[in-house]
Amino acid sequence: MKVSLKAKYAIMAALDLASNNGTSPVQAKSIARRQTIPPRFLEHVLNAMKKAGFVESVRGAQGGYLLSRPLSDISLADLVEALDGPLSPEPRRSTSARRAHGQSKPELVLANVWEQVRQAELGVLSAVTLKELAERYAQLDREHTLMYHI
Amino acid sequence: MKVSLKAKYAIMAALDLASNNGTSPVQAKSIARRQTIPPRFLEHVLNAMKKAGFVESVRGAQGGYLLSRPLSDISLADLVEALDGPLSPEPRRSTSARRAHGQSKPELVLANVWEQVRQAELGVLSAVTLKELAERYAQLDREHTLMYHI
DNA sequence: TTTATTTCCTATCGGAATACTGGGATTTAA
DNA sequence: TTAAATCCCAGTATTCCGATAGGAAATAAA
Repeated sequence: MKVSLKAKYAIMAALDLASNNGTSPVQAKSIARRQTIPPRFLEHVLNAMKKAGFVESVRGAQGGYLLSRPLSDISLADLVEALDGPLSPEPRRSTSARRAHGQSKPELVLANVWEQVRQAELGVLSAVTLKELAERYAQLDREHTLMYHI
Repeated sequence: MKVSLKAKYAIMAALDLASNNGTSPVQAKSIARRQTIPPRFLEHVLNAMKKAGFVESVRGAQGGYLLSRPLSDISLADLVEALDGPLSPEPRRSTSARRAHGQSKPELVLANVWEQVRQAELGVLSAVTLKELAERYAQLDREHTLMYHI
């Protein structure tokens, strides 16, 4: 499964927005700084996220971005599919149509397997919401803090 | 999961070798003809398969390739990982900025998820052996024959 | 021994996708 | 009015992938 950096940036940006959550919009630049993402590139990512309905934007000075949905409503599958496109879309035709159009028999048998793989990936990614990720993130912070106390 | 054509060709070639199984080596050219694979490209695929230990080759006139393991010993995971490289364990090359400071916390949390995805993919691909594929393939043939009898 | 056939090795190429970078127009708070 | 932001359009660099090419090496058959 190849997840693009773009999608990963999107997830990181969403988590960043979550931790600075609520009232005032967060500037792309500050997200980029904290998450170490190329600032100009992050603009594209946030734009894509906006078009997909994950964030809202406020233009002008003191503008920025806000999450437009609760964290628990956004799964990794949502984000990855929105940013990278559908998960390995194998062209599906009916059996008879495939034979008629000359798809070879090995390909026919394999299509089944690729679909299974796709479902497996989707299963994992759909099961993880941003909320859960944020909690794991916070947990990491606690562990980190603990380390310095020891 | 992006499975390369190269890997798909490898699977098709292996199934082809299996159906012409046993005694005499099978020429790359004839596999290419039957499976509709660009002949020169198939050479590379078979070479990779040889280096990975799936097939043996016989050079010179009347030479060709032979499967070097029983079908039931080769899983799709074996083939795909041999031809496409390991299943996405690669922590994508970081930018120089990121390299200096190690992985950020979101990346750390996400690594966990990508590993889950990898395991899910591996689960599906490891469960399917070439033998099973060949059987499904043969089953398709029977259904196909049946269609003409009706 | 010669010849035809076949694998093996190395190199390259074109297209597509990915990851960025840049210029400037537009919006808006201060 | 100005500075700070998003937005829009465009271009660049690099990498990967599928495919092609030329010729060297091996070997069976003639």
